[in-house]
Amino acid sequence: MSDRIAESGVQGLARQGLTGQDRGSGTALDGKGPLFDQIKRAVAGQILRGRWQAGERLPNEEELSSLYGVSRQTVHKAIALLAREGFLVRRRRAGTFVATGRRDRFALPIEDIGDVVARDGRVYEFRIRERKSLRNGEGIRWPDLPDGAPILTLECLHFSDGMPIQHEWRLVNLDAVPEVADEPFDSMAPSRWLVDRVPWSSAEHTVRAVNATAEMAALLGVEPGTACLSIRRQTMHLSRPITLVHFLSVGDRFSLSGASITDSATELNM
Amino acid sequence: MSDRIAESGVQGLARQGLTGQDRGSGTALDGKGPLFDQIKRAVAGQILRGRWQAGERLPNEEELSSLYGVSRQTVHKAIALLAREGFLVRRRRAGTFVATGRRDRFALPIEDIGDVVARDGRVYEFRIRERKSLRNGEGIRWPDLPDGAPILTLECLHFSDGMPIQHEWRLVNLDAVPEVADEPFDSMAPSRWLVDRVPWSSAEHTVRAVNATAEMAALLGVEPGTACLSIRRQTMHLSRPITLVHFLSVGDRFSLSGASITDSATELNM
DNA sequence: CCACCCATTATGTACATACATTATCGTTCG
DNA sequence: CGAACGATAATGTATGTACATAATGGGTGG
Repeated sequence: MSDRIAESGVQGLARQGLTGQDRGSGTALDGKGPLFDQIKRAVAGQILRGRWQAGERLPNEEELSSLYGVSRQTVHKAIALLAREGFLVRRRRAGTFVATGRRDRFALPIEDIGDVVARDGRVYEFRIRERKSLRNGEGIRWPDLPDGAPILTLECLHFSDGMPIQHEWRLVNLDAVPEVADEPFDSMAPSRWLVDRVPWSSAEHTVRAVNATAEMAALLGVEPGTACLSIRRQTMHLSRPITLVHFLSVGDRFSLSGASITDSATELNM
Repeated sequence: MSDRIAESGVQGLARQGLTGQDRGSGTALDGKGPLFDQIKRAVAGQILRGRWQAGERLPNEEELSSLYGVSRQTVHKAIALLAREGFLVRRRRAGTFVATGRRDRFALPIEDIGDVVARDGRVYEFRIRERKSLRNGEGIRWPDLPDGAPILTLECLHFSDGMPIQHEWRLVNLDAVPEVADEPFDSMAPSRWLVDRVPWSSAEHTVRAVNATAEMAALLGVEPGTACLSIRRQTMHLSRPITLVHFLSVGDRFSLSGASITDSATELNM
């Protein structure tokens, strides 16, 4: 504690000269960034290096606090964050344990196709092929919406340097987004318009591989049967469906990529 | 502040009778769960309902603090968490703003194929087709590994009720995981073995759609050209490659699905 | 008038304190 | 001996206080 006071008034960076040793135990804090981040790195490091094995119990907050020479609150913050990120499991009275069997998830960014194309330095265009207003159940049924609810359907093609790369088929819940009825979509693609305008709170996705039908193949300018990535996404707001969209992209012109999520290690520059 | 004292000693649940009104302003806190969660819900609610628009500036911590009748620290915790989840953007001196253009990511679970099959109530089996030890650059090149590094290659098929559903082609860095050389994999599939045994800290993924080659089609028991989902994943630990794996699954027997990530709204039961 | 500088403001971090909550573990009682 | 119970140890939450950090926006001097 007392050694803390010596450097009180020094927060965040500029703690250069002060590495672990100055905090009592000699357990390595690197002196970079906020204290709680240093603790996170130190603890995550012990785990990643196998020093603390999966399932093993960590010292309690008091002990860590004196081990690293910081207050219990600071340790608590660091450990609570690691727990939130899935590295640790905490149980009152029982203690803190290294998480076992980390089932990972990976994150795929949902990017606007226009952004992707533009980032590749290509010219993006889109064309609305069809636009219809109808009621749910009339020819089309959107399962999560009651029959008779007004729906706008949009069919759209996306181009990169003039080459078709993605087909989009979309349903929009007109009860939830009435303004869409007056939007011509002559300069802005529906997906972009919706992202910018309509708040949403959750979404579900399904990714599959399918062979292009003759019709789709013709639209996308490929041989029938070409493998395509099919992405279905339903977006909701306050548990009300907003839009249901089906993207079809030619396999060798489009891919999804991403990194693991709770990537504390990356975050922590390890 | 003073109204807080009236109920000091009451934390977490059991705050039934005390709704917003008791905290001064009448801005709705629902009295359920920790105070900072209530604040999170209240603020996220305002945003989702469009009461606070995208890009708009929120009241500062002091104001929110008196608005909700809690301390600045509690407000800070709630707001900081919402910012961490991507709902808000904070800038010192400038203030707190509702995040604009929320780029969503969605989470795909990385499940062991065996678990998936078992959950469907089917019988899971796998078969190792080939296993070789070689050095990087001899016939195969793993770009992220230096030439000459020892590699174990595994080729493997996964079955559901006797039907082939996934082909796996894997490279393992023997420098990083030497024990794998002695593992026969006669009861446990390589993926499972690795997950259970080897710590890892990050991973990269790419998902594509491809047409089955004649060879793959034969192995998977489908027509050549059938659309397949191709997943490439490289797992690292402390910035050292551990394993590089390539899964190929028949399109209509396998799909990926998941929900959006920063789903504060779901978390918050909205 | 523009560039620079500095006061101000809002967020960020750290520590101390106090009490709540929860589940484990040991003890006691039937 | 087993079930119930209560002390206890661990994490969780809330508040007060203090100061750090960053950047805005206005004022000042050239």
